[in-house]
Amino acid sequence: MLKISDFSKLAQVPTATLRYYDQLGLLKPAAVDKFTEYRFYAVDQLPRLNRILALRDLGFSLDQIAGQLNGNPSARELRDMLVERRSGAEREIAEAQDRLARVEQRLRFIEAEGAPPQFDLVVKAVAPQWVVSVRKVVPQMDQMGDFCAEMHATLLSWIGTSGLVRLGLPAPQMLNLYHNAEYTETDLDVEAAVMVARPVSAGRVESGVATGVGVKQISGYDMVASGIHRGPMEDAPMLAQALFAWVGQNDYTIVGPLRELHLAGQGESDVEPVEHIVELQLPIEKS
Amino acid sequence: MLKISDFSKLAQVPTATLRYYDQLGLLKPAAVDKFTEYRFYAVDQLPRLNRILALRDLGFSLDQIAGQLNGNPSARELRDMLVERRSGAEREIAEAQDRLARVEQRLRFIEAEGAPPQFDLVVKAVAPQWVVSVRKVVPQMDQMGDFCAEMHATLLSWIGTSGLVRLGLPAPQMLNLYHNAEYTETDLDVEAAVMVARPVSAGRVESGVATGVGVKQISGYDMVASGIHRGPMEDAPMLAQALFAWVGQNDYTIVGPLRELHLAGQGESDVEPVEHIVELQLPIEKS
DNA sequence: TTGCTCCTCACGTCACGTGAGGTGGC
DNA sequence: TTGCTCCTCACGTCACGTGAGGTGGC
Repeated sequence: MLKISDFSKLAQVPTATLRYYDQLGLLKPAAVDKFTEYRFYAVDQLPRLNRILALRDLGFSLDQIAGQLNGNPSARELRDMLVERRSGAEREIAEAQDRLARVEQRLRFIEAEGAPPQFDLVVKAVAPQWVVSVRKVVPQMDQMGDFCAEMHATLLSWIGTSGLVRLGLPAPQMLNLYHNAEYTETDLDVEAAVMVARPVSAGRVESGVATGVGVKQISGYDMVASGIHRGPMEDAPMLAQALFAWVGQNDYTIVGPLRELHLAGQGESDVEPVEHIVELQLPIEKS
Repeated sequence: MLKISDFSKLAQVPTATLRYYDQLGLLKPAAVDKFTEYRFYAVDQLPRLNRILALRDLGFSLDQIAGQLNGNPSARELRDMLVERRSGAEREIAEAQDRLARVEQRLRFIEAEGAPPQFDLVVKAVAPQWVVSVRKVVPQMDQMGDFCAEMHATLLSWIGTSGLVRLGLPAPQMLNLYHNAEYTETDLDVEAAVMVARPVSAGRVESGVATGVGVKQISGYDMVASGIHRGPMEDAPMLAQALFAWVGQNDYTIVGPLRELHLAGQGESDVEPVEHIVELQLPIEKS
């Protein structure tokens, strides 16, 4: 019979761990002194402890280990548990590798530019959304403001007569979709949209054929790369470029049009440089 | 100003997380109602939240993130933090890959044999140890018992006249070292040893030249692969084979002699099949 | 009045590590 | 008497998730 410290040294396991395993019922001491409550372990408890440690090193939880030790499962059940554990381990590796890739990319950025990236890009999901939209090709980037103002006015007047209900925050009221397959500064195929509640009866919705205005549902995505831009709209393309660069470097594939959500500051005063807050979202998938 | 649920939807972050970040001081709401204590967030808090999420996805702790947000560190400091984070991420990947390799090995074993491995092997460290030892070559495995008994008797009588102090448990009293480079069943180059306390004055220790007996310190190891065998000594070689197979399959290199520690049952009754408990340790290094 | 949303505790998670405060055996 | 080893709580870790119990605005 060994005192806890001796058993601890023999097995190279901290006494706190032995007490914890006792408490969980994973490994009860062979004997406990009635008066002092000292724990005493037998040498032949080492195999059980070793099994616990071996299973722990495979990544099983102590709960699962208790199940395996007490339930003595069949070879088939053991195999199934190991197969499941393998998927878990594979997922953990993939996650760790993704994290490392992001760290290395940020490191390369900071060593190349001497400063951290201006935009923090995150990945999230977006839900499908009903919109009223109109689509046009804008020849030059600097005409974007005028085109958007015009399309916006068209949409608002159309909605006014349609009986549709506009949405406010948290859903941003306006968004633009850029249908060009990649980043460009000419011939921008842009669809301006205003969010509306789902039409009560889909049959009653008619599209404004004359003006090209229509109501539709735009799709949701499991993953969009998202970034926030603050400042004048003229600087928003920098964020767009950052997004395209990021998805390229992180081995993603673009699976939908760039989405530009106006979160704040879309005033009509296009003379003074208003502080806009826009979110750009680029739908992606893992390559 | 957005209610917490709206801000939560906009950023795709649970309200519990927003409240937690408020509590930590990571992201305070732009305003808090004096009476109801409702939190209100501004759209322009999104960039800060995105930075928090981006750093979190790199694997930084919230503590470290708070430091980066409040201390606004230099590019050099950021680089250093990222370099450290990179080593951390690399270590996590290596650990996850090791775990996966162990799971896959156990899976292969169970699919080949139809049962889990008989021995649970663990990796631990062993400390250096003073011993009195004697070394002989045993021609055949089945002569091992006799040779060991003889060497053991030699050692005990030698110690009796030397004034050295034997150790008891938790350090096992007896151990054998097998100096053959790999597993074999003939010409076993075995060194039998009895553990003793460190000699008081090293100068006074003389070795028994006539019998080949000597006192020495055997080295410790950072890593030994260890397994426990219970039963008659004749079956111990099965564990030895399992150990050699295991270190081979796990890409380790053997860096010292196999050590056989007698933990219990080394009685003199070699007629009846006593239940022995022995630990075999194989010193290893990562290849 | 009824939902709905918000609030503040408080506890649980996982596998221990770390004292605090106390006791038994040499 | 002094160390040493053991004991039992109890709390901390990390980043939240999940009720419980209560309140304000429609």
